[in-house]
Amino acid sequence: MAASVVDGNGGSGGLVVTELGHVKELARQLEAQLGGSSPDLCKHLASQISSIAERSISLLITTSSGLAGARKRSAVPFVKGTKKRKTMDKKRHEVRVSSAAGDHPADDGHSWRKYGQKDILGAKHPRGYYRCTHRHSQGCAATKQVQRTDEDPTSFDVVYLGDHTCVQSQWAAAAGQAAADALAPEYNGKPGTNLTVKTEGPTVEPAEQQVQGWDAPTPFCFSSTPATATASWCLVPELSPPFSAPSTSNNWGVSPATSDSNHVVSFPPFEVAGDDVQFGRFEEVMSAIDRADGDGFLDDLDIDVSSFLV
DNA sequence: GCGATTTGACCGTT
DNA sequence: AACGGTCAAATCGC
Repeated sequence: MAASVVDGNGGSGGLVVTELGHVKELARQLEAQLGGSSPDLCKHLASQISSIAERSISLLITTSSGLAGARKRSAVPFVKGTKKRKTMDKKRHEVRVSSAAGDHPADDGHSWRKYGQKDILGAKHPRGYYRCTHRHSQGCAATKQVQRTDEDPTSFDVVYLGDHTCVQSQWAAAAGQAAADALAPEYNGKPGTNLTVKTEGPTVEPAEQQVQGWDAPTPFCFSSTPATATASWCLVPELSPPFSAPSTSNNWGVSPATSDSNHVVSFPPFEVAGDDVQFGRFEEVMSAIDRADGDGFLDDLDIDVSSFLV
């Protein structure tokens, strides 16, 4: 993976500039708030930044021919003819998870059963294959693949495939909706703002933005696993959702109240661990925007877009 | 005994 | 043929 951002996209560059300009401003607000007395505001700002940045990335990808295709090897084979694998039509959602335990990623709230392990070419560590424990009892088709990253032994790339249709997920959905209602009521009904917390429950978006749980086509799907309930949240990027963490947790994008509550779920270009917003390549992006002087700014952005993709 | 894990074999795709 | 994903028998742990 070595694709660099090149603004070969014609008209969308300006829109991306506008979006990243918003990101830049939000980032400055966030920096001003860091260390302050309002962690919730920080989380809110971070969420907005994520949303806008991801929209920009999507713009770049969809308008840059070949980039999306070169992003990953075709681990999920192309559907062709009638012979298709069970996984072919599964949606894919990938996250990187750090675990203090070191030997396994943190609990994501679902119960998984390991059904295989493979050494992957070019990878130092084998990939584990898991499916939902309720696969047979309830026909839940969700699977996940867990692979320790080469760079960081405590980090894992977790790829979720397919929908959770088991009862546990329905329950989680209800918990997630409840958490959504509780966590940010101040945003509901505000003009110009729209918080959408997608769960795996019966309440779904009426339009094509119907997303469910893990496999939602949005970069902001994550799972929360309180001790007594599980929930998967997805934020619809088009809505620039303001977001704050549940009042019961000061974590954003992480699973609170578990034995591995200090693990990190990263949403590139930045990651959040507890109240600490850690800027990695995001700073690079901001710096590039600072250097930007018009349409050609992306030429300065020698950044692997694929590193943002989760 | 039951459920979870391990591991080699098998299958589909490239 | 190589590779990734899944199956299923053997094994393990409670």
